[in-house]
Amino acid sequence: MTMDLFEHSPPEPWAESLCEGAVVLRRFASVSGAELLAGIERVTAQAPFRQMRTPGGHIMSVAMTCCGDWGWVTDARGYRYQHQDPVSGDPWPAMPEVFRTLAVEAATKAGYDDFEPDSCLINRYSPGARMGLHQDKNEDDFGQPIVSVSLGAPAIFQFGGLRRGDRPQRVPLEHGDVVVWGGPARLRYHGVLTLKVADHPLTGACRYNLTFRRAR
DNA sequence: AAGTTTCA
DNA sequence: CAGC
Repeated sequence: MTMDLFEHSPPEPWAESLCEGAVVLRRFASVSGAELLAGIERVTAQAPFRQMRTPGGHIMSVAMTCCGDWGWVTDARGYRYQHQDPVSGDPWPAMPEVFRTLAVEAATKAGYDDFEPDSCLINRYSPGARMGLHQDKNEDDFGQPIVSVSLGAPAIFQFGGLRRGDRPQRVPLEHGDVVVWGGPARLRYHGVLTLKVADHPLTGACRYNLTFRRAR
């Protein structure tokens, strides 16, 4: 006879090291997934998802929006953080408290005790969307880590080295997984492979990614 | 410049 | 050789 106490217990989060300074916290956000999705809805009511243009003139396949004091934007003038949403001209929506709490707890669990995020980039991946290898280097203080929360459909995260040519690790990410990188890993290249068709109970075919950083 | 990029 |  099976012990259904075990079958119905929430899975315990566990950690996997990617390299010095980087860790995946598996299922870390799973219990608060629905609250985080409600937070996304609150933000996107004020700052809807949009597909931004790169300086090279291409439209990104990932739809983005932001919340917090600073939002990351890209257009023909380049990459930068802005206090205002360029679509509305209004300041970005406030960062939901459940977002901040999760980000700080994840950073602490990963060994970064003084994380004070002032920016959250929200990425929506539909099937076929991808994110090319890049570095997060528009921030002023590389002493603060990056915290990346996966929600909904699964994806393959590419986690590379400090040079573009370094072969990336392929890291499967599921709903509730949180990747934290900082210190010697802060400027590692990373990206996301093309999202496959999937069906998640909370998000359907979409994957959402919350990326927390200290911009200024 | 966060797009795409390898010859089979 | 697995995976794209």
